[in-house]
Amino acid sequence: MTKFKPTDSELEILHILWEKGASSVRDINDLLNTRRDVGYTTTLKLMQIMNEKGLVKRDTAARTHIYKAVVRENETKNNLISDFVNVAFQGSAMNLVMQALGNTSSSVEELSELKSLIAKLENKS
Amino acid sequence: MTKFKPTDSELEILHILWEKGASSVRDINDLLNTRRDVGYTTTLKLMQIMNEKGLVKRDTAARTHIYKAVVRENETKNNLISDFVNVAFQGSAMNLVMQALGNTSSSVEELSELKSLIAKLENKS
DNA sequence: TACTATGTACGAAATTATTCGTAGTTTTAA
DNA sequence: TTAAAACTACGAATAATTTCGTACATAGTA
Repeated sequence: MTKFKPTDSELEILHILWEKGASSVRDINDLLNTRRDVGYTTTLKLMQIMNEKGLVKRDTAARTHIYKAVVRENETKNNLISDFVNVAFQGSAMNLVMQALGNTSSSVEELSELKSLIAKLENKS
Repeated sequence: MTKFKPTDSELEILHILWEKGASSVRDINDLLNTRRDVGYTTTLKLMQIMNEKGLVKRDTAARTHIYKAVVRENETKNNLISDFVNVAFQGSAMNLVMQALGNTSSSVEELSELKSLIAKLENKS
């Protein structure tokens, strides 16, 4: 299995592609600009680099190229978590989970969702 | 409150300082070299930069300077989590928690520890 | 048609992070 | 006492990321 390691900017674009599906550079740039100023050619360059890296694929049939994510959301996030856990929590994912949970205010609904995930995990073992 | 954003290398050093307490560059470099090759002056430079940034403080009374972490482990990790959640999980810490948990194999002990944390959180609300 | 908007390609500047060599000083030990 | 070892300071090379300008082609429109 290959290792995906998108940069922060790349990840920002991947989130858009995961949510919106295949998109043009214009679409993506417009969405990015609802949050912060980004030049069109900046976004374009990023997409080209992501294409080279194999993070996205593009359809160049029409003049306006259409990009879609190649890497899957879950897989990518799992890789990111695993790197993050290694760098910041010395390998202990549970450590991260506990700290993230303790640091956040959670709703009753979220907590009960979490509890049922735990129940599932307990049944697996 | 100031925002700490240690880089990966800086974090690696902070972990050592948090665990071992105040240390010389030599101490730290030796520990780093149990994992990978790092030149002594590379580590030295890093420590000097961390000092400038205010991540560490040093005692220069003796020829061999002694460095200690200024930023606290919990606070730093919370900042890291919060950044990570923003970049990779679009702000939802619970999302991160669920995915990290689902992606990891957890022991019965860990899960019950987690459950008691959840119980605590439930009582708070 | 001819002007404007929209698109791609690409080079390169700016920034940040990492790495290390060299110079020069002090300490240690043969 | 002198040679080797250990230490700091610092400049600079390298690499990765982000940003954008410029050139040029195509499409739409007045």
